[in-house]
Amino acid sequence: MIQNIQIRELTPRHLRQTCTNCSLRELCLPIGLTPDEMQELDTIISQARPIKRGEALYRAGEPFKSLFAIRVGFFKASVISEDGREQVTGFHMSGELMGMDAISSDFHTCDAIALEDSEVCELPFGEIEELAGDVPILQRHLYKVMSREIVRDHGVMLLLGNMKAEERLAAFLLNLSQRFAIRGYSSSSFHLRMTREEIGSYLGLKLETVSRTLSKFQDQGFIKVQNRLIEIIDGDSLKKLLNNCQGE
Amino acid sequence: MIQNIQIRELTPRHLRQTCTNCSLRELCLPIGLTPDEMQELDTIISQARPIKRGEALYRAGEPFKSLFAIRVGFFKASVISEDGREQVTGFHMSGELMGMDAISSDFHTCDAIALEDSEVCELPFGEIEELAGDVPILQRHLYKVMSREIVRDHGVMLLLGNMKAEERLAAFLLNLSQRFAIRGYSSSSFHLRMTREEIGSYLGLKLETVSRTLSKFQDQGFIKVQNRLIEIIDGDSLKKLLNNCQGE
DNA sequence: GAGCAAAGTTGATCTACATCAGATAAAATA
DNA sequence: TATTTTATCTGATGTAGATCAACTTTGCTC
Repeated sequence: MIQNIQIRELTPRHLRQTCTNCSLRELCLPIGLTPDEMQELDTIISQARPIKRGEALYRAGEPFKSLFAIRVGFFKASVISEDGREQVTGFHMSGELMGMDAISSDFHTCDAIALEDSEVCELPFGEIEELAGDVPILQRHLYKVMSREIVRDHGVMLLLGNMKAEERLAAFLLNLSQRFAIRGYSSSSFHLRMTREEIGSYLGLKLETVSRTLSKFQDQGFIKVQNRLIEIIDGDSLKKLLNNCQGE
Repeated sequence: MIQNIQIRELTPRHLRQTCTNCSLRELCLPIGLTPDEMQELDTIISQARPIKRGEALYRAGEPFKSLFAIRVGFFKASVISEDGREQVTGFHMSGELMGMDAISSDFHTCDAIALEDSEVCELPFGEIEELAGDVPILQRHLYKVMSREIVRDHGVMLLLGNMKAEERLAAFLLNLSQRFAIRGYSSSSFHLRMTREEIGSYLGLKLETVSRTLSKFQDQGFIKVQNRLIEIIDGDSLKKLLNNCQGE
């Protein structure tokens, strides 16, 4: 159940179609649209826009105009408290939608920073919204995507409120692994795009604890760590950690 | 900024109109609808349904049919992990909408438990959704409410990931205080509907820590605690705690 | 490829909070 | 009202993870 809440950020269905061109239809927009409706979507959605590593897609406080669909790349979203503490609220990869937090106030409430060279498609919210009024499938899809974000956030709360460092790291690695797998990448070997400090911020830990815990997992033979390259050797043991040794 | 993220769960605007009858129009549904549109909403929204203290409005795993608008009362929402750990994901009071997490999967992912005798109006989601297709104001409102929930969740993440016990408690008390104030109740004196354990679960602390910290605030003259009755004596000091003594 | 800045590792120590335990008070129930 | 149950408080002690510090590695930049 922890895994379910934590890991399922994107259902495989959303990526089952191959991505042939710039359009986001194949990525994070709904299936089942008529050709006409797709056409309409295409006229609304901008060409892919490149974002270089380190650049901000948007920043907290900026006026909200569009949602962004990640075509390729990797982003972190974070809120900064008044006194400068950063809380990473999520890591986002291809096929995911960013910026939904901004709808409520018409201003962005997070920073979205590219952690590798990326490409996004811009979805002007006013137009998307209007189209959604005419296309129930699209409307429903938007509700679902936002709801999924809420569920994901609840999972993170559970993690932050209840789990200990090892469990958090295990959940984090398994979540990443699963999300890479969904996208057709290796689930057992992947490259972390973020620093130990950013992982720590997301998981409510200090970077030293992240580092130590990764080392410990390596010593136990669960994973192999080579700087930012992670190889998952024994995923079952990681899962067992999460379940708090339920099985035995 | 911490306060902003934490505290603003409901804008005053939503409650400015007086509540005259059962309908939720005056509470958490949008203003600006035409009489016809209001009429339509009224036919969709059920009569208020009473929920006794301790009863579940819904439980994780149940199929999703409706959102619920709280007319009067107080609820907690919580997720339970496989190994039985409870994470309270929020406390909800009159005028707030519950159940949005369930849209993504068509199943509820939280338990919603009444912490006092309450009344809710049921909003059958299918019908609401359909109406929203015809009534842009309603559609936009639903997006905003869901977005606001995401922003609130990010605030909780910041709290759980970065703040220490005293800061968490201060944020919690100030948040409650503000939400009571918006509803026309005293912001300086209110009754906690939840146990210390439930507060702890929400804030990622053990009940003993909650108890101790409340006692400490009392010793410092910030608040007066009498079992579940809280009196806020020196809100500014609580705010200063939150801001990490920025001002000085 | 030398020099430098940023990221990561590892050890020693500290501390905020958890845990354990016992006492008290409130609330539910008979 | 008496009795059990549940919630709360407070003290003593333990510990996971923070903090501080030194060192190593990686990756830029000129």
